[in-house]
Amino acid sequence: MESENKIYQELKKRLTTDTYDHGQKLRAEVLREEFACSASTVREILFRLASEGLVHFQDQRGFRVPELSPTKLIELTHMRILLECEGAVLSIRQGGVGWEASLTAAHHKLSHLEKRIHAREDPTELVDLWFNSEKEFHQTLISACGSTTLKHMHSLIYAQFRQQLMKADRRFDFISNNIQQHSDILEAALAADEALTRKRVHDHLARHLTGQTATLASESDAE
Amino acid sequence: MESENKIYQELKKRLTTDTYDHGQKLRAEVLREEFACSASTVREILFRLASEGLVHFQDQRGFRVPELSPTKLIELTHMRILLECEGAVLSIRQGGVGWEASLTAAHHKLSHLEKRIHAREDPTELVDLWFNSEKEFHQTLISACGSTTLKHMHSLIYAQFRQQLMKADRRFDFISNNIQQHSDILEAALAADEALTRKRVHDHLARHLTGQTATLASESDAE
DNA sequence: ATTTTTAAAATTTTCGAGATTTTTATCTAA
DNA sequence: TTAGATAAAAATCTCGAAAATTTTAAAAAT
Repeated sequence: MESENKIYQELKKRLTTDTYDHGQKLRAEVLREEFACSASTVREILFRLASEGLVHFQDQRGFRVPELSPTKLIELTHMRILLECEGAVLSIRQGGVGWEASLTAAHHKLSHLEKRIHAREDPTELVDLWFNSEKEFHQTLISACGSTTLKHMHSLIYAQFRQQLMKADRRFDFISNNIQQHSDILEAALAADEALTRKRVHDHLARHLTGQTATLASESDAE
Repeated sequence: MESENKIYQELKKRLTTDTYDHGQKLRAEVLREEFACSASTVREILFRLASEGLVHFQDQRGFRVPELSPTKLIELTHMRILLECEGAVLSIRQGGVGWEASLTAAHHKLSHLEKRIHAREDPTELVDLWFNSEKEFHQTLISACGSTTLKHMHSLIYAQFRQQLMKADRRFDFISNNIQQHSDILEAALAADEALTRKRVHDHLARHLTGQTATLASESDAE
């Protein structure tokens, strides 16, 4: 089971880092051989990933990497906005100095990385690091919300979001213009301005909502 | 796999209907015998239920029915409020006549059942029916939100919520005073009053938030 | 040439037994 | 009596092979 967890982590990483093509078949036999374990073990792990939405399962037809879906990406963005606004506001209320410190720290790391990326011609090597830092920043933002359930839901959504995004935009255009936005979120959060934090988290994520008429219900309320 | 799905449904039903005690061990061998299948099949199903939060898994120590947790129930209630308010408002905007009709229908069924329950001394027999109707009403409320992801998240949360509630309150006190609340939600939704719908959905679910100081972030905004 | 049937190959799913680990029961020492 | 060690029992986990299903390829019929 220790190794099973390792395999799970490795597969999850691959599925959220564009290692496989979308729609690609995940043949149990191939994975079994690669990870040197039994077919049932692979099956278990794939089922687990399937119920997290990172793998598509069809009865008698095995497992596949989910198809690219602009609609899905927009839905996931909506959910992120909903969960992160809620989580951030709760964290502002309950977080205290400890939370402020860790948010500042997470932002500092992210900011440092973003500057390095901006200075480069080809940021490919740093993309992986950036993703982890950006994830950490957003997770820290909601970390003091006091709800394990909310954080768990967010991590499910985030993984799917990342899976979709990695395939949708291989040129990583979404990384640009983030330095200011992340700073703005940090500023509003440290100022304990709930409405402003909501707005900035929303605006930050809304860049993934392009090309769709549907709006988030809470969006128009905020304006 | 057809049978596997049946076993999954049956187990899920049991786990959300107080068939088992909380903390009770779910021995693979026993289930294997009862459902006349192999150990691995049971294992697969239990893993699936575990990643949905309806079963607790521990490495090398098998599967258990989750413990009763007032905190968890409150967290789940928060998530329900968040998701249902959002889903309801989006449905109001995008639902149209078809949605209004099905919501009215769902409310009618629920209302009829609630009146029957109120007239009885011992409502035990009707509790199961009530739960299904109440679930249908709340699912219909968000059904036109346009987001498969939101609906899926909600169904995960709802199942866990129900599992906790069934164990927390075996006398079903929460059923009382619901006739008016459900009608109020229907009224506000049909009137397309977004703010009022939010408030009424919140107030309706907030009865499960007792005994905790933590409030939902969106709560104070609404007042 | 296109469709339908048939057969072969490949893949998925189920299964039960052996290996590993945890739990329970018993015995020994302080 | 309590605490710790040892052994027996019971449970979980891993595995590879058999059974069932789908996919691919070839042959036959329209």
